[in-house]
Amino acid sequence: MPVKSRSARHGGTSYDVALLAGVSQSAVSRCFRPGASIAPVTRARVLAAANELGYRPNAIAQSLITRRSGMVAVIISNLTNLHYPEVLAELTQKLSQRGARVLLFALKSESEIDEILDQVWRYQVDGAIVAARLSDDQLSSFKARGTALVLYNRQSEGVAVASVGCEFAAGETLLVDGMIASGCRKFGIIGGPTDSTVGEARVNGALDRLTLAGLEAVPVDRGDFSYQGGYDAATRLLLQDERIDAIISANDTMALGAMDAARIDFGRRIPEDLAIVGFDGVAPAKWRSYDLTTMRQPVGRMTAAAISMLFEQIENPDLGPEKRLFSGSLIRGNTARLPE
Amino acid sequence: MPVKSRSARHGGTSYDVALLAGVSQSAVSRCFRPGASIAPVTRARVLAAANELGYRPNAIAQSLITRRSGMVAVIISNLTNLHYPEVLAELTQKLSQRGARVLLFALKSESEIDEILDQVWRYQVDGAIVAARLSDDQLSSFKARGTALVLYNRQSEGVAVASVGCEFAAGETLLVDGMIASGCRKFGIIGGPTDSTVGEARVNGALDRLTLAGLEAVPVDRGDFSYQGGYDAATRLLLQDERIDAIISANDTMALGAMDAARIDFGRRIPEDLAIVGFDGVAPAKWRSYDLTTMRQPVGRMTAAAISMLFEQIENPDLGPEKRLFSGSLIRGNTARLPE
DNA sequence: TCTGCCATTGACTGCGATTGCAACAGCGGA
DNA sequence: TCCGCTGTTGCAATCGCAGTCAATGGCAGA
Repeated sequence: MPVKSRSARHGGTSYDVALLAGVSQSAVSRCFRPGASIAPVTRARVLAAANELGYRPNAIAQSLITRRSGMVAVIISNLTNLHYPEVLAELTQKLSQRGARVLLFALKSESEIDEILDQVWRYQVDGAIVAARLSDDQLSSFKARGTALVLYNRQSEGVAVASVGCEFAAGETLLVDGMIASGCRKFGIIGGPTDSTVGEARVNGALDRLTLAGLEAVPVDRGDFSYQGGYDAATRLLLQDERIDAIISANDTMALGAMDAARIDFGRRIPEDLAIVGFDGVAPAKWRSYDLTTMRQPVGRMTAAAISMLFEQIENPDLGPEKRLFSGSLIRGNTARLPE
Repeated sequence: MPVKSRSARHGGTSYDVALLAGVSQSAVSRCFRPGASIAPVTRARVLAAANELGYRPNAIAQSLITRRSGMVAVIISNLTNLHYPEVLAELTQKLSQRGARVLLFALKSESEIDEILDQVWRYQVDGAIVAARLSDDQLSSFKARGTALVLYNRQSEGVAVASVGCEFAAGETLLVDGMIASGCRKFGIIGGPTDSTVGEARVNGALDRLTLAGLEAVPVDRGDFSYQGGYDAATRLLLQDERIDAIISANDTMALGAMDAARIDFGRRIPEDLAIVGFDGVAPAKWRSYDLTTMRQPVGRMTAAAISMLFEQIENPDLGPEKRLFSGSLIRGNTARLPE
């Protein structure tokens, strides 16, 4: 019986198993490494012993020697944004299917990023999927350390880095054109914070299209992607110009807030008096009280792409980065009458 | 110059730092261990060298020798339930404040639990916070392995284990009594799946109180805690007995679905014709289109409690488990007219 | 019976850190 | 000048497992 009480309690080490099975520690190791040279008989005896002790290979020790931790850092800026829990759930599911574990970091404010990266380096993660804003220095540090990286719904102009995203321009075009065709003339836009690349891009996508259609001087208000933010922004927009008959929101949650402000506080009928469209395709947008017209991000495909790109990089670190853009799918809700 | 290219690239090991600073590897280690004996001059020189190399102590190697990984497993059954992203965000925030990292596991189905626990053992986490159903065997395995464990909003009758939860009985009493006082007579209940302890408890809490009030034969329908589940359940309830003037839902999301079914499909005015109450206090429940009357779980206090209990166990493994129940706070929305 | 080969196996080293222990330097007091 | 003490420092031994290398055994072919 081994002396070491901690190990003996339950679990134990490969050495304990070896002792019980009457083989060497190497043999135990080989039993758990697929493709290793081990006789079936030995293997059976070792597995029996391992089972009796409840032994599981220590992933920490494995990581140390193989230089593969089997962990992927997932860094998400605001979990409170309804869209991200869905993304996170998908990522976690798919990563675990591919045998990777998720080390989760959720930031309350962007300033925490440096501390978080510090932890990421210490834990020797095999790669990271990041849905948060990184500076060029921070991006470079991934390359310098040889850690695989994929940005999710973010871009980088400065440093070449792999990313997946959702094509907003085409989506905004579709929505804007549809609204114009259905008779909307006076638009308002609810954007995200100015420092949000995603938000800005969507705003610009819409503005470009509106300009192209000859509609200028479109008022832009901003929110923080939250319901209340959209509610307040819509309130300001409608107070400022009551003729507004169409609102384009940078995300669904704000669009829902805008809807409530418009119908409840301003008595607007939607979509008759006011058309509203969002972006994301979150679950509440489909709720009967809202039934929002929006572009749904193909979360399944996007997360799958992010993960496969990440693993490509891990397998082959010298691979150049790739950007993949998916187009959203139009959800014809009842908050904007889009022609077929 | 070190030969090892991988390490030399960036980051490097304590040995590289030692070489550059002209000290022993032990000295480097001591610089990063608070309270270790090291001369200020040496410390400065080492830190300078470490900085130059971008060195960070390898947490994997540290874990191996200190037997503390600094990681806490968070196991959550359904991230799609609106309530859990909030819990997860709070847990992640608070754990990182206490210097722990989150290893996240999200299960799609309960059957995955065993594989997940397998990973949990391998990664030598210091503890686990679990918001999912565990069998007695699974619970015991934590004790056997000496891994700290706190259940979140789950109970265990068989095995003694630490847990935090939200007191539903008092909450349900408050809601039920209020609804009766405001004139409701014909109740319906929307519960969770029968194998959900949380859901069952809430259903029973409500039933008990109704029985006490002399209201019997209360129909119970069930959903899967989703909007659609609540929508469908409410539809069935109202079809089955159109006199129903009060619905108690086991969670908010289903309550919102029920509201939409009632007002849109059945033309019921809420709360005049039909009162509805939920449980959780999720963000959408406060949205103007719903303004749900509900009991809000004190997520902040509950997560704080879970974490402090977890760390207590980690510090002192022989401590007996403790159960902590918090009471929810009543949110007086507009879907049930509760007397003051 | 002897040789050669292949399949297994065990001993051993090292991944990057922590830490007990012994050695050592510097300093004040006698 | 010498002693002893305090505060630093380096050596070396782990932590649990993977993988290299050499040794072993069995078996087929000669």
